[in-house]
Amino acid sequence: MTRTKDITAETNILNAAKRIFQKKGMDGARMQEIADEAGINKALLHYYYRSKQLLFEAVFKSAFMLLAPQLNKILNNDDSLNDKIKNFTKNYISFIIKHPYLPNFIISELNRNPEFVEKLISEKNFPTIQKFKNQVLENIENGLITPIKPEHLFINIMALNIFPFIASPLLKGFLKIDAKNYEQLMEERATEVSNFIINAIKI
Amino acid sequence: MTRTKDITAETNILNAAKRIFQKKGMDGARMQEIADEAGINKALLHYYYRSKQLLFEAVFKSAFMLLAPQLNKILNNDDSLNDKIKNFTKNYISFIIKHPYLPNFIISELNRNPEFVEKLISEKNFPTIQKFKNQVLENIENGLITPIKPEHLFINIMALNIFPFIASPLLKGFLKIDAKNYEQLMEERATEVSNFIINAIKI
DNA sequence: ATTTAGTTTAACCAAATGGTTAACAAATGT
DNA sequence: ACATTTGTTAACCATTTGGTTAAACTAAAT
Repeated sequence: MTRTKDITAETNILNAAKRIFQKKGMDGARMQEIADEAGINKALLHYYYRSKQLLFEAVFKSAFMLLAPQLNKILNNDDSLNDKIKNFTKNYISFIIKHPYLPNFIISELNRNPEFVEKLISEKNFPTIQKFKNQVLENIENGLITPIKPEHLFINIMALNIFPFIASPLLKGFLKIDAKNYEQLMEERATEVSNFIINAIKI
Repeated sequence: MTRTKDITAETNILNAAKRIFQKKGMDGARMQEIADEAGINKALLHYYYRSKQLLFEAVFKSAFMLLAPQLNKILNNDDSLNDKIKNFTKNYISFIIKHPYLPNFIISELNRNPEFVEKLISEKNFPTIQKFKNQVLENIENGLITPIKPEHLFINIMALNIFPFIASPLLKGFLKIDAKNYEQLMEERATEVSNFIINAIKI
């Protein structure tokens, strides 16, 4: 079965589909465009992935599975809360700089298709925040940080890290800066954001 | 020219188009669907707005102009920095609760079409953050808040306020809570977020 | 060499889609 | 009263789109 080509047609298609879907979304993407991007015939898409919907789901799951394990790993290791915040911020921002379309893709498509999240939850490696929650509550009990619902802290961490990438066209407009300067701002945030968060929950 | 109907056909169409476009995006929306939503014939859409693109642009501009003045007003009034943060957070969150599709719509479509932001900037009432920047710098000089680039503070305020609404399907999944509980969390944030920010920049 | 199974393509198809047309109805002006 | 402009519709059209089919090609198995 295995072709001697360096990459199989199947992953070639998946990669092409990733590029197109992540740029244009499910509705904006065209099967012909994906076929062109993969350098193959349109019928071959349907041979490997029966329909646009299934191809999209494969792409989406693959994209999500790139993000989720990282999130999970950091959330559930044995670092202190401070280190967690620092590592999360540093890792996440540099990861997203490498995959700039990812967060917007995931969030946009999840909004269009909220029930999709159910399918993801049952997947193993779906991030769990239980340990993080306990850690926050412990820190509060021990008087190390100011009282805050762990849920809010979690949302705040995600928001501060992810939002600037999702909203970059808008923020560039508000701040009146070009792509180059914006990118530099994003690099600053790798430390800026964790300082901000740690300050916010300091006693 | 004016029909005696309580609302003109033109605004009726615009409202229907808003609902559909904001839910499904430019690519996902269908002209027939908008016509049905407005209770009129499809050809009438083209009579008032020549094309799908133009109808979409009217909707987008109208949506953006709902948000922008509020942002502008708060950013440029004479309140203290603390009050600004508090007011912004309180007003914005309650505003978004009333228009839940808006932020995601604007951000998604701006990502799909980044050059669109140029057109918006030239529009009057496009938010300017100059006054806010000066205010932040003043506060830092006077030793009232910890040093932070105004750009970062601005991004952080936007992120903490807007992100939870954009990413709600994802966050509901991570937090394992239902829509009702999530909504309650959002209401808490009206005060939670400003406390968080003010704490973060306290000396 | 022939079969067999998997892979790839060109050609095709039905449905959907944005947009147009021509006729009709309702106001409006004279 | 009548003509003219404005508003509205049903029917239509060209193109695009996701998907199918049947045939051709490839490489291993017999």
